[in-house]
Amino acid sequence: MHAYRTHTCAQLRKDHVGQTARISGWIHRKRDHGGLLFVDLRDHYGLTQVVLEPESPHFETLERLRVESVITVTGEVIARSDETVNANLPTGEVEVRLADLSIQSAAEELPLPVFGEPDWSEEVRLKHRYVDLRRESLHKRIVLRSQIIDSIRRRMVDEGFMEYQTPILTASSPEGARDFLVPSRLHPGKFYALPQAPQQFKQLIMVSGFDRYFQIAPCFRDEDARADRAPGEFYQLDMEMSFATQQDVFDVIEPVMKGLFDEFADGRHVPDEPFVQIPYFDAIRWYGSDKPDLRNPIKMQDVTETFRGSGFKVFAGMIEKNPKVEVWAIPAKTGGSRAFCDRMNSWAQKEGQPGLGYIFWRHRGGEIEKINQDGSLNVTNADLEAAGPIAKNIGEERTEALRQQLGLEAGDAVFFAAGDPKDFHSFAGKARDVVGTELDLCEKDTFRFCWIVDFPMYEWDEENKKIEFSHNPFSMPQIDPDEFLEFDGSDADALLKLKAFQYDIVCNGVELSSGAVRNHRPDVMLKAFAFAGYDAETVEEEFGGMLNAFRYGAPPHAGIAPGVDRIVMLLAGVENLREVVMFPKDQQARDLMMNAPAEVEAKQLRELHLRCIVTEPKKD
RNA sequence: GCGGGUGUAGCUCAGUUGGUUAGAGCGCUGGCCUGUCACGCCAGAGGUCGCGGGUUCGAGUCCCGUCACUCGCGCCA
Repeated sequence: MHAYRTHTCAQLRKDHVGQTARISGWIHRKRDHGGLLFVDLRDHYGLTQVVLEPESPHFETLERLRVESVITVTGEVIARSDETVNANLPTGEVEVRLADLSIQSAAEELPLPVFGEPDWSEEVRLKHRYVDLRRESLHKRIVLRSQIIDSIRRRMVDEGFMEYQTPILTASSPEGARDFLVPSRLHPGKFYALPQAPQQFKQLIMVSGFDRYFQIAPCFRDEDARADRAPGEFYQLDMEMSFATQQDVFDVIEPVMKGLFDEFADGRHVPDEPFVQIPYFDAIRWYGSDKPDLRNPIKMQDVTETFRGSGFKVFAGMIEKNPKVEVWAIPAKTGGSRAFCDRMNSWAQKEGQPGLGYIFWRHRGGEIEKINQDGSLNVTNADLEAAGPIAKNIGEERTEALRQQLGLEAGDAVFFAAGDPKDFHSFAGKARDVVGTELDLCEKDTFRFCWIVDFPMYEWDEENKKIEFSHNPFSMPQIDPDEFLEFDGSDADALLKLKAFQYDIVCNGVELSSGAVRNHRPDVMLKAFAFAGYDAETVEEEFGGMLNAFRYGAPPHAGIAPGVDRIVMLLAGVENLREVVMFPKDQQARDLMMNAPAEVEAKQLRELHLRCIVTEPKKD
């Protein structure tokens, strides 16, 4: 008989009755009746009940063992009587009558209970992650993560991609996030960097003629954490393909994502249709965000013209003073009550806004509408009355024009945000979220994907008063390369209008990835960097490896890198990355279990030619 | 760096208007219990109320400061 087990804790069934089985695992729960002792034995696979009678020489030993101790139990599989079958347990028709017991590891009192699913504090959970990971929900999510990654690999291989590893020790890059640096022992004063992404390597793989690359790639960025952004390290499904257009990338990734989400949907809906492609500026205009949640049906509209020269002096005055000012309308189906509009108004004030203007429509003589059997409202337009101060100020005609433009009826409302769109679009987007959530307008149990396309190539850096790359400096501008080389860089406005072949996948308001058609022409790249203020010398120095590669025959190529952790979060239905990562760092990027980062010995520093300058904490 | 939330037993939390010896559930220790599966019953141990200062006859509670955790902003090509 095997030293530890003949079966897992999930295997035993009625057919095993009469056999002698050996199982090993953790004591999940103990039920001590004095004259009878039950133990739920748990391993990775499941639970099996072990029963022990007081005549047994092991009775006292087992009675004293704490939960989470690891034991090996040998005994006969016996059928439970009808009244004692546990229908909630796959192994609930049988139990193991303990004949022999060995203690593999006795557990001390636990820092957190494994049984039950309340919210324990992050600090305790992370410090004792190995205990936390035994809990059913987290354990299952980590297994789910493994299955998802396995499915991704199979799907990518089926699409003709091959997985290649890229270096972990590489060079620091001046663009983008802060690097993690690794000091070199052999080269005093020099440093490696951990890759923020295998960006340059995957492009070089294309130049090397491999055609279709992917990797479940670790990425390292020394930036502060968010609930959906792990500090330090995370994984991407990094991919790149040669001789590919933007649409080719979409055509490869869409079925992978759809198939993946469908496979793990667990009752949720994945629409069987191509992902909607939304230009960046439209996304901002319609949803106030470049990662819109399309489960929310609200689409904002520009109503600037309705307010121009109107009796609502606040907006009319702003529009007159500044040509950049626009007024956006957020239609709110079923939001047509004073109570709801006032609630939104106080929400806006809590957000630091002066308020949220609104109009709502009701039946003359009351806010409550009768609803017909078919769900339509039992009112005619003649019965409509618009309420709210703005309606009074702009007059009946403009109010009615608004109502028709937005397709609203009695019982509906509209909210307004005004100003320079670059200042208020994110607030408007938040208001759209709140209206959609509060009025329960959003689809449930659905994964709504879209592509955000046509990102601007450059944006204005207000702090440094200069043009800079808005996303990836290696993207191809959406312009004929020869025309681009002739482009007048002194015309900032023209540059800011330039779009790039740069795209994001968004699902339910979560940015899953960004990708691009890459710039594989050295002349175009030097020009693109020049517009962002990098002279040729600097570019050659920082990106010489890649530029040189492009001088020896480079295929046009494009790629993308969906975030694995976020995909798992969506599929697992959790809000925090730590729920889908086995050994996550805490908010301050520390590993509380392994105690990292930590000081190192002086000898190690000497070998690395380093000396630490520790700044004393401020005392004031 | 900035803003919000939280901080009371090993864990999760309650604690009224500032007023007796700070409570509950789980866990822990001891006892009882032969069919439980969140077993049950009895008893017990366990607290610098994050820390420092202030107001007050009296502070877990009010005020000031500070620290920690967390969410967000900045940052994240």
